[in-house]
Amino acid sequence: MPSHAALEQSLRDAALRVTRPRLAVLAAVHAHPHAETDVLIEAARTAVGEVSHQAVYDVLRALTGAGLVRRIQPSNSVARYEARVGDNHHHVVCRSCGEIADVDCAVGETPCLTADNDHGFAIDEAEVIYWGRCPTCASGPAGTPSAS
Amino acid sequence: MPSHAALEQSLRDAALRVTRPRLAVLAAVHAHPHAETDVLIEAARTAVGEVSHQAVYDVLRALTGAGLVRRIQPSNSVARYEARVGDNHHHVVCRSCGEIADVDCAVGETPCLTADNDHGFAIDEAEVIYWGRCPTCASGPAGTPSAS
DNA sequence: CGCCTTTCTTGACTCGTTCAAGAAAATCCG
DNA sequence: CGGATTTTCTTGAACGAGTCAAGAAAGGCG
Repeated sequence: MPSHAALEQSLRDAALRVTRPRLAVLAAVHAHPHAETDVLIEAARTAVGEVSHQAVYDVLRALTGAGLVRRIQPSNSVARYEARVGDNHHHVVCRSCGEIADVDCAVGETPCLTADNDHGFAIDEAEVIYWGRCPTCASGPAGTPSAS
Repeated sequence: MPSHAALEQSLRDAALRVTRPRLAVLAAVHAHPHAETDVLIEAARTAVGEVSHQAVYDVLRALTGAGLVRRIQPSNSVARYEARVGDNHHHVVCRSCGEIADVDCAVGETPCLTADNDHGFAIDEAEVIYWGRCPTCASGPAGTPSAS
């Protein structure tokens, strides 16, 4: 996990102003991969005291736009954010508890970027989501989801 | 597109009661691939007169649970539904206008079902979304999205 | 044909997210 | 270093897709 200075530098590199809320949110995303927004709000507040939820939303949008974080949103889930960007990795999502884990591309660099028939679309990214059950939920009885 | 009788039969085969709202919604999903909920509500109302939005939500959930329709929800989009199920096809989504098109799996039956490291998850489905720009949006200037 | 279960209607409500206006802070430049 | 300028943060309200709840209506079974 990057140091404070490294985080600050990455903000500057992205031509973003360096503010306490931004550092706190960026650090929170690094510390909590795949976290939901309210978790990040909590983490940011723990780090710097009062931060409005609006500020966190703004920051996350700015960071996403700058490519410093990636927003993911599986069906039936709220938005989640992760700091691992630029390596085209994918995700496994648990149908029961919503747990998310990273999955590296099995085939190569950007494997799935070639669709059979692209309908004329100019494709620039392939997003893969694997659906299943996490070890915890899979080991229990089928009808015993850990959450929601 | 299936006949009225075929739709009715598919409801019965799924052990679902046959009602006018259900037939209307099922027909609407067939008629409008990748449509948003409010489009389906409109279509259902055109077909059978008054139908509450709640009924449409309930029906869509029942149909989804029965496997007669599939729910898809790309990031930054509301829920959409399609009637093409069971063939593990994927989607291209336009970043500008949200247009969605079907893409057959390039590799084989269920190609992407093998992740490099599944973290112990019991994976049962791989969902692939290709992101890009549709022909219309791609041909225009980069900064001229057709919608939203 | 009548009962029982499921489904539909009506209406209120939740919650993640966004909008808006003004205060505060970061950066630029002399 | 200090003021001007721009961006960002705070506060508070609002939006909208989707859900919850209770009762009326209709499907299906015997």
